[in-house]
Amino acid sequence: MATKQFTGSSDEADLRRADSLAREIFSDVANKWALLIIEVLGERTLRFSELRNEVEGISHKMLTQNLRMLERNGLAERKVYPTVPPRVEYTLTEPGRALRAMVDLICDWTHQHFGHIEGARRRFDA
Amino acid sequence: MATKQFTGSSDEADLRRADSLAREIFSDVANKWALLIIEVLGERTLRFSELRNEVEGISHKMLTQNLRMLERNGLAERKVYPTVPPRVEYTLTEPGRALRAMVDLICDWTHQHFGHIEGARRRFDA
DNA sequence: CAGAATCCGCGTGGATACTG
DNA sequence: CAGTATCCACGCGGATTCTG
Repeated sequence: MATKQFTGSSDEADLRRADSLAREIFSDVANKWALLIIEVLGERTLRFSELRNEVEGISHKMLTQNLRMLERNGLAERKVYPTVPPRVEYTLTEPGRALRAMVDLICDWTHQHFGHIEGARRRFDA
Repeated sequence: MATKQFTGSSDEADLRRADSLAREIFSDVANKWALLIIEVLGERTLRFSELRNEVEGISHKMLTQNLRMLERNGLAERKVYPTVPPRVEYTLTEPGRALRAMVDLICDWTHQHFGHIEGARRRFDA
């Protein structure tokens, strides 16, 4: 990381802005529901109601809320078909898919270290 | 993996158990503070008070709470030195470090898609 | 210094009802 | 079917206090 010294103060300000934005994005994205949605959205396009079924245990409200957030950050795309009844489909954008690759890695990680974690828990809970 | 089910579908039951545990781990780990702690813990060993300083904005309570969680899941190790005043050090375990690699990736991702996200936000907020 | 415990406000998130 | 709005309980998480 290029850490410019006190020379150009505008660079410094930019870095601070970038940093704070980064933390913001991180807070948005580093939450259970968002990651689960991204995971099930996968490569496919899904409707609202399908997502609701796939993301086990999510409430109507949390789903819309997180979908808005993903849309706002350009991670998912919302496509409305003006039919009746309405049909709305969600797809991951390229950045969304890139992020999903990492969620996949975390899932893999979970399964790889399963035994370790289960053991650690048993030991700790005693 | 004991719990044999007399129906013969013990594998199925095991899978369900594994799945629910996986979701549990995921919920534990997929939260802002936990990931930030893992990130700053990095390869180094840090004391409680050092962590408190490094993890910008975390409260005393959240720090202990998350550290307990990490310890319970065997992602961080807690080492107490019986001196006075007490000295407690935290280190990532191997699974913890593996997870950290992914958090790093997410950080990279954040910076890579910075522009895209900022633009998407501006567009959305209009 | 590390952390357990208590108090408590505020926001998260669920349930429900209503619109297009 | 998708989405917004309202109500409200409960639990998160901050501040503070007290030990070893």
